[in-house]
Amino acid sequence: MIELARAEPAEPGNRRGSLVDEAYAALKAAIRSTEFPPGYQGSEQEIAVRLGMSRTPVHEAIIRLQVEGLVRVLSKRGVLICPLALDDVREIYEVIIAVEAMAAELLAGLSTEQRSSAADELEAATAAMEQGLAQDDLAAWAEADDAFHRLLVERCGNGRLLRIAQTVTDQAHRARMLTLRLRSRPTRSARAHRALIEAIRSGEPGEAHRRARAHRVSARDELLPLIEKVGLRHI
Amino acid sequence: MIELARAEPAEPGNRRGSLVDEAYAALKAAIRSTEFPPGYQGSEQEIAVRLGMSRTPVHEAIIRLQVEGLVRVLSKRGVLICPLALDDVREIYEVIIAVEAMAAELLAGLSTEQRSSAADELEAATAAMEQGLAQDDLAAWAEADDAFHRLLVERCGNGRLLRIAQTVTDQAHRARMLTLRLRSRPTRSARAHRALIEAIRSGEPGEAHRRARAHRVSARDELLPLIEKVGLRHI
DNA sequence: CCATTCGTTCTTCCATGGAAGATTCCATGC
DNA sequence: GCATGGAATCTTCCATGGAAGAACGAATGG
Repeated sequence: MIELARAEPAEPGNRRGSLVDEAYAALKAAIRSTEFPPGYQGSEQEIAVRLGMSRTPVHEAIIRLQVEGLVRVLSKRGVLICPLALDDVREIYEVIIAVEAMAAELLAGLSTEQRSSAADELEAATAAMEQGLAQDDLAAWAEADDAFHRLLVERCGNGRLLRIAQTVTDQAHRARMLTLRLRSRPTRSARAHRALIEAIRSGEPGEAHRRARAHRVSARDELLPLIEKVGLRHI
Repeated sequence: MIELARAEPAEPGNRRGSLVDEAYAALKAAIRSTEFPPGYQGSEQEIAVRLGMSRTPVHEAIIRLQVEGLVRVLSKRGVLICPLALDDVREIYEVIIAVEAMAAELLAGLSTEQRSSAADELEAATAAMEQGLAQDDLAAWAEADDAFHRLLVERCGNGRLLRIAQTVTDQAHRARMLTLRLRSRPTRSARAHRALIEAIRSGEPGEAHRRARAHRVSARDELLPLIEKVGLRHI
């Protein structure tokens, strides 16, 4: 692992590709993939040489990541990749429950066209989940499940809610990957998704709220004991 | 307005007072007080000289403020103090509704001691609201109301929820100040607060959720038309 | 053998200078 | 009078150097 992958400026008609953005994306990817494992402590200097840039853009990218809660910078000692304790995962799930329930409610309150269009997209994602499951491709299932939940918040019409959901989802990514192989085959998810889609399609905000909430609550109640059982100090 | 107020390092046993933190606090205060009005566009250089420091810590503070959504930095053109449109206030309220309802629910699910202690604090804040109202001191009322809602999220045991609530509350501060004098005397708030406190004290998460939510929903439904009526392009 | 002190080294923090992009405004041409 | 071109000026963006602080280890004293 000599160097970190830099986002390629593939497009010749280069858009706003600043070094800070590059460093931010590369670091986030490295954290997600556990190339930088939780608890790892490195220096900005080291990251800078790996990315082939100077310390400044790395420093600024790390500020962003710190605000978003992915890393902590320990004064004069380096940057720490935040490990997740069980309580962190619990907190994250509580946020997700609140945010997605609200998003589903808002989505179900939009116009018929918007609801219908969103419901179609959600249905496609759910179908992709089932296909992944049928082929025993858990990675594909997880990706489609992610897409479903991302769509739910993207289409609700509240950008702040979307941003919050993305931030906590990023934090939870490692825990999600860990439990993916530990839990039993997630066959009930598709059913819950379809029930939610129906409430959205027919425009019932209250029912959409309840179903989105119940779906995430049961996910939490299944995953938290699982994480506790494996007894990891942190993820 | 020659210079911005810098947070004084009054305490001689100086804690971790970095220039970045100073700049961050000073800028946030200046934005809240509309010393930097919404839509204002300034340069980091200008802010740096006003604060009596170099450009670097100002630049880094601005990155933090940008992530939190208070400012936007326009490449090579300066930093913009984000104005709030009606839709922004709507978004913010939707977030607050979801977050506070969850916080109230969590709080009502804590141990009897924690609930009781929190309920006492919430009751004190509510009493302060009534006193402010009795003396026609709207500023005092608003401060106590802020304290109530801050306490609610502080005591729920979820740090991420707290951080989210603080971020959106910061964004909404100007709108709140604007509508404070426009709306009718907020006499019903104290009653709603007491109902919520009772649900918390007696440990009813579902009821606490509903009451916290209803309280913020009615606030939104009162304030949004008010803002629309004054017809401000942005706040 | 253990505790303490001091020096070395590594880190972030902050200042500053140069580069490149965006805007403004004035001169020029028609 | 009006559009156009271009220079001057402003801005952020990035690199780099020095300063201060934290951690580590070796030398020293008991």
